[in-house]
Amino acid sequence: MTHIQSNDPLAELPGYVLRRAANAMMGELGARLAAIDLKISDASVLLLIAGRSDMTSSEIGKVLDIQRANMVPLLNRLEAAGLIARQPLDRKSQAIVLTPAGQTRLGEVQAITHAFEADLLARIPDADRPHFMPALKALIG
Amino acid sequence: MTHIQSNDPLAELPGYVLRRAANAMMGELGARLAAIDLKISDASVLLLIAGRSDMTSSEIGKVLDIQRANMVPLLNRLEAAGLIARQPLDRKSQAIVLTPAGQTRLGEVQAITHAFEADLLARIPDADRPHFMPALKALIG
DNA sequence: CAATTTTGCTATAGTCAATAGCGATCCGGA
DNA sequence: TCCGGATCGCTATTGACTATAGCAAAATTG
Repeated sequence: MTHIQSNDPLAELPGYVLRRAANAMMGELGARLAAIDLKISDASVLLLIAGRSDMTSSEIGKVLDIQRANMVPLLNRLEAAGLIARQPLDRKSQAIVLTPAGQTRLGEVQAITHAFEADLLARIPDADRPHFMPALKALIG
Repeated sequence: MTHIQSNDPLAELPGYVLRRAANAMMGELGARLAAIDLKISDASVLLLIAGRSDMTSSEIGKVLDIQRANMVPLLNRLEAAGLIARQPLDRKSQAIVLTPAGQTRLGEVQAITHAFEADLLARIPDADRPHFMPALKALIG
């Protein structure tokens, strides 16, 4: 349980609080996704390639900010679990697509993700909620 | 360079954006602190024990959310760098205090941290800025 | 067609956090 | 006072995750 103490002089530093909030939320999401045997990065891939059949490993990595080399064990794991398949696009590239089992699992991911995002937003006071996403987006890129 | 793509369906998920924002900001802070040979957790400890001489390793860990076991190499590193010292409180506990060199380094940490926090907040649109800390704090604990 | 870039991958190393366990010490209640 | 539980600092190990370098093959570009 993460709990900032009142005597913590770092509790007023935005960067520090940002890190703590992200850690707390990702811990929570990870715990929920563990119920369907997926890691956060696994779920991200499933959500990303949903309804598409043209995304290569490198493209997924670019979007999700995961390096080419680190995509390999990730996709191997998803393939071994029967959730994705590799479809040759040409002699060099291959598309990553959902298998039927992957489609099913994607449904569970969407349910968990949707509930999680709703719970996350619900914790934010009404007055602050509309400003949450714009503020975070301004910090990226 | 982190850069959410327009075709990224995850870009509207608060949890995902929160993680990306925290990663981007911590990467930036880590790079700035590397200039004075400190990691983020090192700097956090220095900021926390500033002006105090009664905090034990376990207490620091509780406040910063670092486990006892993981405090050891962290404090060893700071001690080897001559920035902190261990002062016995009784035969079991010891206070972690700044050395004179640690005081000096703390000044640099404060300068870097202050500039970083200012730059971070400056990136957030005026209208959203007052809502940033309250929203994040609501997610912790 | 030559040069460069891209793709998917191997192999490796480093960082970081989590777990379990240990001896010593401290503290609170009977 | 003494016993039992809690706490302290630490060791050792493990697992996740990330970063780097390099490679062969194929695609792309000029």
